[in-house]
Amino acid sequence: MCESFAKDLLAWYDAHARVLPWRISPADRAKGVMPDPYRIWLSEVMLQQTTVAAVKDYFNRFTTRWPDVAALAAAADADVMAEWAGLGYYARARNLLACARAVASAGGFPKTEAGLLALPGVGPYTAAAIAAIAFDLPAVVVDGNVERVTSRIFAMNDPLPAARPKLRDLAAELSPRERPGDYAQAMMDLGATICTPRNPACTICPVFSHCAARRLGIAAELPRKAPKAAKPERAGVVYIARRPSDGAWLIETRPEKGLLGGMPGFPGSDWVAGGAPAHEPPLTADWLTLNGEVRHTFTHFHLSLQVRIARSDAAPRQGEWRADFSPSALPTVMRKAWDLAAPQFHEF
DNA sequence: CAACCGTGGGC
DNA sequence: TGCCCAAGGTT
Repeated sequence: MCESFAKDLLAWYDAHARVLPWRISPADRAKGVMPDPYRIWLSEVMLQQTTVAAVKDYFNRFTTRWPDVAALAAAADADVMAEWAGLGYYARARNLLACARAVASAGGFPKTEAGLLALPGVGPYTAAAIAAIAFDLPAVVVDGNVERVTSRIFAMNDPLPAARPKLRDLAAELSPRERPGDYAQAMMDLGATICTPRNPACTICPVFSHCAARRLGIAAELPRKAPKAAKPERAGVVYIARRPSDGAWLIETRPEKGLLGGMPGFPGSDWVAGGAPAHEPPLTADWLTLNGEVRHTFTHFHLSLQVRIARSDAAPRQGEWRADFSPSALPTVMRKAWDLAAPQFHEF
């Protein structure tokens, strides 16, 4: 099973591997060219729960600005967070910087899966992926793609997430000892382009002859998943203020932990169920409540945000005046509030 | 270990 | 339009 499955998959990958900014082509790898571990690590962290299309521009900007791990390790925290703004899951950016500094101090990336796993922001998947792709070590790489492909190959009917340990064992059965880096990337490409969540293209699949789910006609139904909880509704208020004397904006850096941790934003109320809570404005001013509201959905709740604006020279109780503020450094929900408010400031 | 943690695109 | 989803990690 393993031998012929991997053989068919790798033959397809040799002919159809996608060209990606961080990837070494199978032809180059066959010549002995190895990828830069820094670029593999950076791409894998960016790709956690994030699509290739969303990552590409961020990856190119990061590697242009910080070409190696030493350069990234020397970067200012706020610069890295600003460059990550909009990509989401901001703990990744904080861990990225901590990891870069640990690796730079150590003189390079660990060359074992266990060593990689000990790094901040590097879990079981990412450690295995770096080991396989950057170092061609025979790690068992299991991500969402591999779970989906494997569940179909074996027609595994147990729902996720309970089926995860079984799927990991089955994925290990499929994994060859030869070409682990190309094999891992081939599974990703297969999952991303052919063995997709909906409407899998079984008719052109290079491993259709190995697939039990295709034979049973249930490929599109797998993997089965436990039902998800509904997202509750929350509400809050943000205050956007400008100081006329120098054009500075009132900005609050959010706490390191929790939602949007370490990112800049506008001060405001907590975000709670049951309507916006009573809240004292961050400074005393004649606040204007804007028509309309910001709608945004996070991983586990919907948010409705009221936006209030003012111009003032007062000393803030919350946040600080920042003349160097750039809206490009904002996380998306704050960017939406900015987009609603910015036109109103033209008269100021 | 279940809950928490973003965002944009596809259907 | 609302829901599902995407190369998961941390606590």
